[in-house]
Amino acid sequence: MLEERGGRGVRMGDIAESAGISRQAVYLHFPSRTELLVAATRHLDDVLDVDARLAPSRTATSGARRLELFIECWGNYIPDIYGVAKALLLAQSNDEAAAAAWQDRMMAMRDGCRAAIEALHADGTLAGDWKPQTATDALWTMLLVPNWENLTIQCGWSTRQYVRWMKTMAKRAFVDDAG
Amino acid sequence: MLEERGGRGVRMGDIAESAGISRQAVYLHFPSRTELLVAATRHLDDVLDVDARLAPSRTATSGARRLELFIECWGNYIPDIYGVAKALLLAQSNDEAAAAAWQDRMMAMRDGCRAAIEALHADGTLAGDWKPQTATDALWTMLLVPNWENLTIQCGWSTRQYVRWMKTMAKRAFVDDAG
DNA sequence: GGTGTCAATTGACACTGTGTAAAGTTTGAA
DNA sequence: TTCAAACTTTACACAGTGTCAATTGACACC
Repeated sequence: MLEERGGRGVRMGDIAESAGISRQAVYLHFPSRTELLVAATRHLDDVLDVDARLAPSRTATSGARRLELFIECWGNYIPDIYGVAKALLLAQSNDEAAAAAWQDRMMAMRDGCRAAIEALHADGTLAGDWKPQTATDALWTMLLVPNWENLTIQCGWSTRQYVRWMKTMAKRAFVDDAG
Repeated sequence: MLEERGGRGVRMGDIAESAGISRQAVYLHFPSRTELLVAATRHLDDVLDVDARLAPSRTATSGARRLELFIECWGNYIPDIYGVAKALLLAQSNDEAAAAAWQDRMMAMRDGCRAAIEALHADGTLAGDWKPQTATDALWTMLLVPNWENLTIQCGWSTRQYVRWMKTMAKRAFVDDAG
């Protein structure tokens, strides 16, 4: 439902109805809407097997390749989780816990960014005057969901276009030309 | 208030109280919370004199310079409007009209992006295989508020650092090296 | 067959925040 | 003196989340 409706306007009652149980019964399984959303993201991670998807990136031979593969993985992952992600993002306005949950999730993604940047750093191919931490900040920000949202949903780019652009930008920004 | 509290948790009652009138009286001036927020952004635009700020960019001699000046202007503008912008952004979850208002505002910003890209295009210095429209999409996305938010509020970058990075990235992405 | 337990149901209700409605008060100007 | 505008108070509708209590049906175990 979240996917269909872009994460908007899905109420506890709707979820209950679509599950064929009463609204109250949902609360027997999840203490709050936010917790339900968090559980949904965890479930999605499980079903989509994030770890397996990230494996190629982790085993890449060079930092540059690792960066590329990470972006590809993440870029193809966003469309699959967008509905739930957006719902969590929207819930932030009312619910402090939702903000924390989203924050948490984004920090996990940041770890992937840091790993890629560290790999470049280890190779000695981290461009220019970047410090690993600042570069991580920058890569992390580039890959944030709202950017994907704007390019695809708003501008009509395909995920393929999105991934290609992000790769190009990231290489130009972070990978030393000499490397 | 919006600025102080990062656009969060400012209710109609709070606004009324801080204005020294009753909550109902606020509705004598603004039909809805969203309209109030929109009016606030318009007022801010007025007070901050956006047009004057943008003048240097508009009169730039080269496309590259125009791009640079536009980014500088926008980058220094975001901190000033962040509170109201964030409030409008958060209101989107409940209110369709807020989403439209925000959309509207972002489209206006997009015009600035397009103008800068067109200037590059006219100079013949628009890099690589960019088409003006796609380049506009990309620049527009880079400059979106959530990116500023993440880099400054989340990562602790100064606005100066933000502007510097955005300029560098935009030049590398959009300006032909030969130019 | 009786007992306990578990999942779920129904119905009612509290709470928050927005927005509406109506009747009364203050203030200032013609 | 009268009128209108700005504002006040009080009350209420509405949506959506979350809580609570009493009840039902199914199943397992002895």
